[in-house]
Amino acid sequence: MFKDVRVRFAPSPTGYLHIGGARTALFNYLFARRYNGKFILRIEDTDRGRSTDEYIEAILDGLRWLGLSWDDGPYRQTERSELYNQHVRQLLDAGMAYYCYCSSEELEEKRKLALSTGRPPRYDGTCRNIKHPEGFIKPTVRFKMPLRGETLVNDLIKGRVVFDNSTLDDFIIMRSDDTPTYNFVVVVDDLEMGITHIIRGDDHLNNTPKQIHIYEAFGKRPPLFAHLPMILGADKGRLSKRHGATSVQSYRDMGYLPQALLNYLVRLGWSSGDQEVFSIRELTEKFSLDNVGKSSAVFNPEKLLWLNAEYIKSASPDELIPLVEPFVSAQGVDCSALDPVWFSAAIKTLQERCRTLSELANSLRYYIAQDVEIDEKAAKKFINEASRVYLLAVRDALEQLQDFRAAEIERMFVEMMSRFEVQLGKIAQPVRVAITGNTVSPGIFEVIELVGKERSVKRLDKAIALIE
RNA sequence: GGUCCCAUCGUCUAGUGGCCUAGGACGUGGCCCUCUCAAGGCUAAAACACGGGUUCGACUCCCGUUGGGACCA
Repeated sequence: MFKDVRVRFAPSPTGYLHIGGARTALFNYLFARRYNGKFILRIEDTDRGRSTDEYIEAILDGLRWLGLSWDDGPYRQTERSELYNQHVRQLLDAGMAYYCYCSSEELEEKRKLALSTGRPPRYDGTCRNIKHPEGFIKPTVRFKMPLRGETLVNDLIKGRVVFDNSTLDDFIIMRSDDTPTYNFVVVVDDLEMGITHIIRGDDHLNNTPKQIHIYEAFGKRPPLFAHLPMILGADKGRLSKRHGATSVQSYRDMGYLPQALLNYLVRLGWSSGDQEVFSIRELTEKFSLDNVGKSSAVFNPEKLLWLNAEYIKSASPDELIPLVEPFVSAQGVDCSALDPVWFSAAIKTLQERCRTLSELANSLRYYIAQDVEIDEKAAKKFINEASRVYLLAVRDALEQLQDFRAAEIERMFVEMMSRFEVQLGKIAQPVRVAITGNTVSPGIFEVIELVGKERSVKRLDKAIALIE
């Protein structure tokens, strides 16, 4: 359908890679993969005041973590200023742009006047109409917009959007300090890089007619546009820190899997029937701009959490090992010496009980640590005179047990149930508290097997000692 | 203020004039399973913003209202 597709993601490094940016990058990435095109990364760092190298690194880092690999770049606008200057000169020479000597004070005055008389604050074209404008101040360069007519944006998502040219004014393309402005620079870059489809947030839709005229001024056909709906916070306002974590790295740090985050993000705006879970591979086959919705979406952390749990559940324990290790280490527990087969078995018991890697690491503690600290409330309820007899019996039975495996441990418990004539819960809960320190854990038989005879007996002893 | 965009359960969405008694998912409630907690299974409540048209027939097309959002300052 589309040939020689070239798309780009062009973040400005004035902050970390956030949720909205990541989704824009994802849609560009998927579009490129789907049509065998190229995905280009460009850093829009012309705002020197707010751009930092640290943020650039953070954005690259975020994209790498998500697996959104780019085919070309990263390009940096600050390294391309000569290119922009050339293009400004070209428009000046062709008479499609002009120097403007209006001072910012004059402009401000006019703006206020317009506002007070109820007219839109547009540049009035003073310098456009003067043959050889002069002034004592360093001029800006303005682009000559058509005075009448309409500009049509044929958006791949929004459809036909019409702008009346009389509402557009001669905007500045080069400031008096010789720095080019956003609407000009994007066009030069997109042109220069041969971008065929511009997929970006719909906060740029209003900039599009201006940009289209710049393309035309250069005698070029504009690329195709696709404006993605915004992602909003729970109060339908712009997604911000008030709504909780917004940066990609913070989700990484909370123990989310990149696949889960991507899967969540792609469903914000895009859908394919009733399907909810998609692998990246599947997405690169199914993704299409045709199924992208027009309306903005509210970011819902609950659903992301559910998806993450789905991914943890369906992962193989072995792939989870390297992912969870940093979270375990962060708790001050060394896991470098662990037997991988054992580790994998331990993870397997927890997969369906954890929604994030950090939860997983947390639950892993009673497996890995030498000792456990018994929760006070749990101890009060389950480690007492009433349960003492069971704890002692289980302790001795475990010590005697030759074949220390879950199936054997279970048999021992079943025997004990009939010996004491009680339900399993009566015995299992106190043992669970003694061994894991809490009332919640995977099946007690497998937990005991994984903790092992020595540590199990020791923990039971410690719990029994607590009763006195 | 001007311009532009948007409008289906609380949230993400399916739906492209009859398949809709509006489907799925998250979340919420109930039940089942059960050694705890999960997972799983079943189940319930929950939406077409409003008003006009067009049409034999509108969630679906058109217009307006309202509400939200974005951009320009």
